[in-house]
Amino acid sequence: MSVTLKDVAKEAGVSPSAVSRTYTPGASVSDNTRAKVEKAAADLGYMPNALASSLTTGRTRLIGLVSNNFHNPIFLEVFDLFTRGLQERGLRPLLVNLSDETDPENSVRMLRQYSVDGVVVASSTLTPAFSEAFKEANIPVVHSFGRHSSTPQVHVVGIDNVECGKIAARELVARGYKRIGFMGGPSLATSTQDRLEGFASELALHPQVTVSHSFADSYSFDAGRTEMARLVSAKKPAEAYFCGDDVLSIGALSAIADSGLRVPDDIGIIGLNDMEMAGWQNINLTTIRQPIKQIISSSIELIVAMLDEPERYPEARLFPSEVVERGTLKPLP
Amino acid sequence: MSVTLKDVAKEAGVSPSAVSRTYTPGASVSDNTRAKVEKAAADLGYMPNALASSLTTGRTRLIGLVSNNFHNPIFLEVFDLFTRGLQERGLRPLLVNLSDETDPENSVRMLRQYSVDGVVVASSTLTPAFSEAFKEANIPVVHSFGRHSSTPQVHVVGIDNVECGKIAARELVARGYKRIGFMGGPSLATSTQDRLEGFASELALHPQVTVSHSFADSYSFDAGRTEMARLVSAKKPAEAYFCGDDVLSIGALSAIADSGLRVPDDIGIIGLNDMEMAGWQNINLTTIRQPIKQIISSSIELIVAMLDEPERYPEARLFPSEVVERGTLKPLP
DNA sequence: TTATATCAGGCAATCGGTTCCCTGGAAGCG
DNA sequence: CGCTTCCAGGGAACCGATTGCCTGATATAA
Repeated sequence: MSVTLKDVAKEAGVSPSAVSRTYTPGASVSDNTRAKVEKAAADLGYMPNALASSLTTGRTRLIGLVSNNFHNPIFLEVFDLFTRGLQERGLRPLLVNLSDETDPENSVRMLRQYSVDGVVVASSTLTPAFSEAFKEANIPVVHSFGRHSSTPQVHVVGIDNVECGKIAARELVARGYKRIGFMGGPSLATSTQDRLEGFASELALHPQVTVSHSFADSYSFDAGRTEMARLVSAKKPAEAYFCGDDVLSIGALSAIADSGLRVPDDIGIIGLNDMEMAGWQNINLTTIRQPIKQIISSSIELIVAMLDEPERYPEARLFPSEVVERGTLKPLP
Repeated sequence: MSVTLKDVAKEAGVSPSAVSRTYTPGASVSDNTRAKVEKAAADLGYMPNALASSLTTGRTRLIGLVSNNFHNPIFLEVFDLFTRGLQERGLRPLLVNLSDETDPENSVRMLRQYSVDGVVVASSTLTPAFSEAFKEANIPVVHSFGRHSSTPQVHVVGIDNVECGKIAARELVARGYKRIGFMGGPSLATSTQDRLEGFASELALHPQVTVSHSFADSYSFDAGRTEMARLVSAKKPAEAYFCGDDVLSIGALSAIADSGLRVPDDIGIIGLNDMEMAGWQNINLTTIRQPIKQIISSSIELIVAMLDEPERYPEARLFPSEVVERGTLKPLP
């Protein structure tokens, strides 16, 4: 079938070991032998079989990239950055779509069967149990966009969602809004819970402000639209909303437009993520930037570090977020 | 380290062959032996190593999923559908991001080293040479969203871009537009070329209509915005444009809004793809639907078929497209 | 010139499974 | 009851590579 190491050895007139060493960085091979091997390899079109070598080396350079978020456009950026970053380091992403899964078992089993060297769980809606399942199976794991915890069981890289809630609250208060709402993502998502917590705790410092909150079913346009439609048709919507995500915010903007209200004159909106689309002129969403580049490159750094040091002590890496002002909040007084 | 087949054999008091046969569908094992093996496997937490078995079976169940399009939100849907479809069949997508690559060599080499059973190239902007490179390396390949050709070298699944151009032309003519423009994607993309060809050939049948055309640098919001800004600032923009892609159309809409013109009163736009966002109320784009579900499930069917029949004669599978009317063209007279 | 250190490279075991070949026992048949 | 047929399951070779061990050759030092 395909050309193997033995074929090359025969062609070059050397032992299989010599051929193997030629392709093993740091092994001792004479220039002469190396030249013969390389010539033979080139003539035959030889290429080492990565899977066969993984059998003895115990390394596959395969990394499981696990996510359940295939409807939020920001995740296209996430996949782009992850795949490029991993590729640059000679690692190969094995993509796992968890959309219908509720139970980590299957994916853990599958990724174990393929002997992945590590796993990146990229999701803000998966529970810690998910990433911990990989840890229990002795697979190095990093949870990107995961919940910050003071006692993380696995590496977590992301933003401080509690702090984001506070930032949003401060921003809305500074602009003079008095009736303020929180429109979160799924109420079970830890990211949503944390943001609400920060948001509420900050607003508690401002007794003159009244707060309400509700949740959308998922981080999606439709969910945001539906929920905001419900809110504006109620007797007294808030003057401004902090929405748990940009795509949710865009859905909300759509519902507001349909209801005949105007943004930011009648209702203000601040989102979270700063996805590419938020900057599109026909959307122009004021939002809180989540530094996804940093989150992802840090995640990759961590998973690479764990390849050599699997027992590395788990840490949480948090990156600061900042407000990106566009056109969906009324200007500062 | 991890539990191997031998450990299970020892534990169950049978030979390694018996264990292997237990996990090989169709092999002959007595109920008694099978039970012993399964008990031992469960006790030890055994799980066959997929990579080791691939060494003898010659099958990895790994499928390369190759794309260079990580900026068009429609591709998130594409990845979603591909990963789910492949997973359902027990296949594993190895994702390859070709964004910076211009030369197929690297990816072919890498995917060969990992002994993928097949490759799906999902892109409308990659040249046929790209997918043919896999074929030459004897890897089954399907080019999704590729160019239709009457003599395909590899399997191609997609839409008939020439026909799409005609559909767009007919739609614009039917609505009474007289000065019509084509704003394509990258001029080198075969999809763009074919759409223009169909568009121009259809309009040639209508001598009363004048046609112009230009190209955006890529299939992206910014490219569409930049190109449309240029067009509307020229002395006489067309009355309606067929844009090569939805995301390009949305960029164009943004530029039109900035210029103070109104859609569809001053300028009409028809896109192509019908991505989720096109239906969002604040975008509401009239477009031509590309049936991506069908394209993807058909692509998967084909690649699965090639697993058993690698020399299968290459075919082109084309799916019909249809206009989805929303709000960016003036109504039919 | 001889003794010692160094290193290239061959041999063979091994990684975790699969599968061909073969044997012994049970079942089927006349 | 004796003979053929069938099948379960063990032994061993093999898939494509890596690597520890050992030997022989070369370089260095004394």
